Amino acid sequence: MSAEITARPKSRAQKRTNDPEGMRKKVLDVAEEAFQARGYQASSMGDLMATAGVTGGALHHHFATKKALALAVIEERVAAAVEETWIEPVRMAPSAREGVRSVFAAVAAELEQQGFVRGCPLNNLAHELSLADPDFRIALAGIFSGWRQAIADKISADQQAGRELGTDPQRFAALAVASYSGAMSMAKTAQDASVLRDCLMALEQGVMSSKTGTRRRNRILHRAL
Amino acid sequence: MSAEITARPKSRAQKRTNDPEGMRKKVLDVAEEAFQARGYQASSMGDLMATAGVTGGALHHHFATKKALALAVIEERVAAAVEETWIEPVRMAPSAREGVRSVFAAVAAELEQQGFVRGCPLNNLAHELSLADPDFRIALAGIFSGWRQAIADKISADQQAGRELGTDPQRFAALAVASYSGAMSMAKTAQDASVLRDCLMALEQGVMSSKTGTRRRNRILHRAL
DNA sequence: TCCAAAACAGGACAGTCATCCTGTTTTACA
DNA sequence: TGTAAAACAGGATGACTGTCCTGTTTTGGA
Repeated sequence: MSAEITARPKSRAQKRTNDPEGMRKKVLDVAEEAFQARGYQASSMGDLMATAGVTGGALHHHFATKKALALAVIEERVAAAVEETWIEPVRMAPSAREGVRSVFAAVAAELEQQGFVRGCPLNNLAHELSLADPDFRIALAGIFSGWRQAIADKISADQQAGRELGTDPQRFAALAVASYSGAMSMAKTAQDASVLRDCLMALEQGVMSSKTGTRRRNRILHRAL
Repeated sequence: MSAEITARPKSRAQKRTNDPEGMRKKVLDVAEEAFQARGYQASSMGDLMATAGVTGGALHHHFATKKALALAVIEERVAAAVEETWIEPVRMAPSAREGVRSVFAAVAAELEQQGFVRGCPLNNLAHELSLADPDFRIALAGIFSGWRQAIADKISADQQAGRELGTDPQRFAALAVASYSGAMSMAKTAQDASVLRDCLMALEQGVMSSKTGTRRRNRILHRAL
């Protein structure tokens, strides 16, 4: 399928690859997929080379070490994935609350239809690499931080419109990201996305909040949500 | 320090080890520590042997493969850790809500005083091994399940005492475990336990629950919690 | 057209890994 | 005390792994 990319063209008119930076992009594609599916340590450079159809010399030219490759995956791909699936949808949502709700629901629906759970790319790499290397840790921590900040900013925006006046932005964001990450961990381990829905519903009901008034309050809220 | 254990005794009266199953226990100790600190793949059998002061033959005698060793760590150590730090405290707590709150607070306090965060043992191994091997995955999923069930059972017990009538046990448990796991992931990545406190406070305020009534309700609740 | 630099090919290399094997010692039991 | 089985010692082994090195090809600018 990708033979025309790896094949060597003979004529001057045709370039070696049909798009610039194509080799680097292909390696990043394969590495992103492999690190996500098997993890960093379990993905050998040999496997990556074979899957990407790239020689050792080419790979080493673009990424001097395996660590450099992983750093590029984190900064260019994982950060973009968080941006795409979380930050941008929350920014576009009518409110922070509705944004979080809709992302939870969208991810749950996606996982249910595709049948198996690979987990959150950021969370997966964060667990494996945070303690292994400071550079990895800092890069990953920055993405987590930006993720939470985007949600907190949305709460602040809501507050300037007179809503969410009793909500602490940082704490709301921390709980949203933590419950999502944790739910994905369990979903990955159980290979079952239903825990995501459980978490979302518990979040909507404000389970930890009240001793007695929960049920009555929710009748009203279910219209709003 | 442990020389008297690994040293070979010469007399009949003295045993090779001063307690039965000592060698196996020591290997499990070292493996548990190493898997927690560096992960499964990053921990080589050679390192484990050296740290435990055990030869290859001895290790292989008790654990035929590295996988068997990891399975034993999961079933004997990780499960026990979850039991000790979560299940038992929740069972003993005056209510599910208070149990969850106190475990969160206790872990946060412990992390803050010891200065760095290694993460949740269950969560760490779950991320690395869930997709790698079905046997690992099933063992880990069982621990997660028992953890949630213990919290759900406590909610059910509260309900039989007339409390928590508006709370769904499964959903409450899912959110408690998910937010804890996710908060630990972030704390590990950021090497900062403060996100745990943020999550706990957001949980106590029921951040996701209400549009307008949050602040007023919390004034009342702060006495109860 | 020419040439220096970048991009890539392809194998070599030293090191590490998990596992296994053959002996030797200790234990449990009769 | 005698003996079979368990517990351990300690190295051998073959299969990777990540990295690097020397050529060759392609490219962009003069």
